[in-house]
Amino acid sequence: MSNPHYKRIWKVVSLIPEGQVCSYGIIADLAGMPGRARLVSKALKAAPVDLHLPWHRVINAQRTISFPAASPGYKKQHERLAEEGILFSGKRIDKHHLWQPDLATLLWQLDY
DNA sequence: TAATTGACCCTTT
DNA sequence: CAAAGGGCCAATT
Repeated sequence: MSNPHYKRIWKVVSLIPEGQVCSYGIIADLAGMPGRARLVSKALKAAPVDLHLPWHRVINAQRTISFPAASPGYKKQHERLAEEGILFSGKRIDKHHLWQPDLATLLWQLDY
């Protein structure tokens, strides 16, 4: 169904290393679609499971999980992040887990 | 066409 | 730090 945009987003998400996280907004930026954070969430929801994307490494700009705290999604994401050794201070994820990709490497990995 | 809906973001309080 | 309000924008109804 939808387009090259989703593929581009999925690609960027697939590059987030284990033990690190990135926000919807930054993913949008890196995918060349600034201002489209909400599209990233849509793309993740629409992503085929067989892609095995590390969707749990995508959080919001406040460095918290975007699902409602009581939801299954929240629990799943929290569980997976904890498994990767990601530390929380309350609901907030520690700053030092933020993914800061080297742009040159990123561009190379995004090659088409 | 218009209104509504988000796995969002930023600034201000 | 947390909460609120306004902004944003594609997809859906």
